Amino acid sequence: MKIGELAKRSGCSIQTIRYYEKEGLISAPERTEGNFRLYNSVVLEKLSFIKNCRALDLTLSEIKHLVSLQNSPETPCEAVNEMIDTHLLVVESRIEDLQKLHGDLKQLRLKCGNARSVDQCGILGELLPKPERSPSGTRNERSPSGTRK
Amino acid sequence: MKIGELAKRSGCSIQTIRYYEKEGLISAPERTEGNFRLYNSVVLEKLSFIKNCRALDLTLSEIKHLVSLQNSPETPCEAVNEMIDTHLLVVESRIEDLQKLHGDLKQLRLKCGNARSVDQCGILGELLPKPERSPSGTRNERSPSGTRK
DNA sequence: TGTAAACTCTGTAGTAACTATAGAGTCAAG
DNA sequence: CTTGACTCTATAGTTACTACAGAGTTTACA
Repeated sequence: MKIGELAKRSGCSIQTIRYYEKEGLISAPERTEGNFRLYNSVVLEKLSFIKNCRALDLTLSEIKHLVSLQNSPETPCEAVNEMIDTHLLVVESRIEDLQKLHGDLKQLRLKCGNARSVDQCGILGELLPKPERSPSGTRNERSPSGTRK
Repeated sequence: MKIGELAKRSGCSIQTIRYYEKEGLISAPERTEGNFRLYNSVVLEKLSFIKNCRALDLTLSEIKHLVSLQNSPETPCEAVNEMIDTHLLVVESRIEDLQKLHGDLKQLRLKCGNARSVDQCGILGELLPKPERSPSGTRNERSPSGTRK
């Protein structure tokens, strides 16, 4: 099948398939005389694997690693487990960050009850640098907050 | 002060300050004879405002919008509130996505108890396309999962 | 047989919010 | 007057794609 059909059957776009090839996630297929890519159904499984991994938000380089592990089936699979564990930690810390963010935003939203003009807006006021306002706020020092994704 | 001192005092990198200028978040300062940027302390407040907004994960274009609202102080501040509300929704849906992801990953991690070889790895097996395996899994259809950030 | 539509090819640019570098110019101190 | 620290602009890189442009190929139909 040509790339258009593969795209439909796999649910990946044509460009994405070509991109995966360029990145070495799938191998370059044969070509027709006219230089069109020609696929067999095996690549459908590969794309499905990639899609499953992407749905778990694994990065392409993580996936590439998994793919290369698959190609040496006798090696121990600890590396796979470690990758998942690491990824779990990343996801957990991202969730924590976002929950803190959510709290801050709700807090902020309470500062303004609408129907004011911008110069009195409680939210904008709160976002300005604090020149010793009432010492009541829950605002803490800035978080350099490295891992935002 | 020159850009180096501003960077230290504001906690933004030199490149970031220049970038904000290019994007119109802060206005272009005067220059010395030798073409060095020359700042007064007002810009410190602007940078602080931007940093506060960024800590809440507002995008630069959202921040730009807020900045422009600040410059017309008499307009009603509804727009500010709406932006925060919208942003809250985005954050909420991102948290939900990540929590689902986290569940899936934990689920997946349980499939492999280590110390196997790759070809028997429960995780890799689970990531492969499913050719009617035991119908026990909690895996559901793929989520196109639009808003991943 | 001609041709138009549909498909595919490569290569490039764009996305967000920066970071990092190259190569050149400016300034202050010794 | 030279060295080092600083600054300037412009460009490329990051991630995982998407969206073209401009050219070539294939298929269907008249």
